[in-house]
Amino acid sequence: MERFLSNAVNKIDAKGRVSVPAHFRSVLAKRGFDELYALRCLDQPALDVGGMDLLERYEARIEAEDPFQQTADDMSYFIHGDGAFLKLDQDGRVTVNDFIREQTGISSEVAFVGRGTFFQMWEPSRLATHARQVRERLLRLRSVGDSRRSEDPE
Amino acid sequence: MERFLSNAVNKIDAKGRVSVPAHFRSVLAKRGFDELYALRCLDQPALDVGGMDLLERYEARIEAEDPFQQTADDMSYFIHGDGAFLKLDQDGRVTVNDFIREQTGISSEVAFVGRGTFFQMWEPSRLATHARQVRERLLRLRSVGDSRRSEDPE
DNA sequence: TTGACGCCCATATGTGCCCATGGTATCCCT
DNA sequence: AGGGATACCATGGGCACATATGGGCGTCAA
Repeated sequence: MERFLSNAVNKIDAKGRVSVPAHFRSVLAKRGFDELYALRCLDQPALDVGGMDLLERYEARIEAEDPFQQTADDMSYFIHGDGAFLKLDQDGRVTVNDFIREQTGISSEVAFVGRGTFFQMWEPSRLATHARQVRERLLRLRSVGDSRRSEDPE
Repeated sequence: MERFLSNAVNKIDAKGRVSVPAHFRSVLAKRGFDELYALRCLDQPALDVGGMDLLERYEARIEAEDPFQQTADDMSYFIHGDGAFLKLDQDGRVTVNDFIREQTGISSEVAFVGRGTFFQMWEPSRLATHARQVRERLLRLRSVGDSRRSEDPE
């Protein structure tokens, strides 16, 4: 099975375009998607990006809610109103619009991060910070789960 | 399937017209609608707008009610008496009339917000406030559902 | 007559489509 | 094994069309 994996940093050109890594594009192509769906991360300055399957998964989630409750409305707003389609041009680039810049803080470079069924877009230095924090958390988790090794991180 | 998705802010011109985003128009065209149906949001300063299917969906909802109950009468009033048709001109614009202004507080700019099967019209700054509140609520929802992360936001 | 509205056209900016270039990794042939 | 050819990819830029916006003009009704 094809996954979104590894990461890469690409430059935004004078027209505000950036190449989506070829490997990510081939994953999308293999799944039959020529359009991208992007939505905000709620708690991080990043965007989750994937094919239409990503959108459909969220929509299925909304279906499960009572449509007369506020939660369903909130979810729909977040998924539909606060999401975006990113069109790939023929060379596999997307334009970095204000929506992306505002959410991520991206200005001149974009870090693409594979996440299995989707990928993320980050401002490179913020990603570096995030990566550090993730590793720290995992390390803590490990020392809690296995006290023998707590003094001995590899 | 084509959805109303993402959002955009367009200007109202001197004649009180505003362009409906091209993407939204193409969704309407693909569904075969050349006229728009708008109704008030009950709990928000916004309008729900869509094709005739939106009206039909509400009408079907009324059909399901007992016609002797007040609810059916209220619903019918709300949908028929308190709704409006918006005509698209040849360039894909609608005129922002008093009904719209009074309901939304719109004066010089309109925020169009995709909501899947329909879209909304908002006064941009009110939308911004709304968006903030939605994200807050969803974030709370999430930390309730996943307590492991609740103590560890970045 | 005046104002609202529909129809038409003009224009600047944005966006997509196309092709070119340079760098890099891979492959092939000798 | 070495060296050149080749394929792929990120990047840059030209060009045409779509879109948002502004404005003119005629029509119809109050």
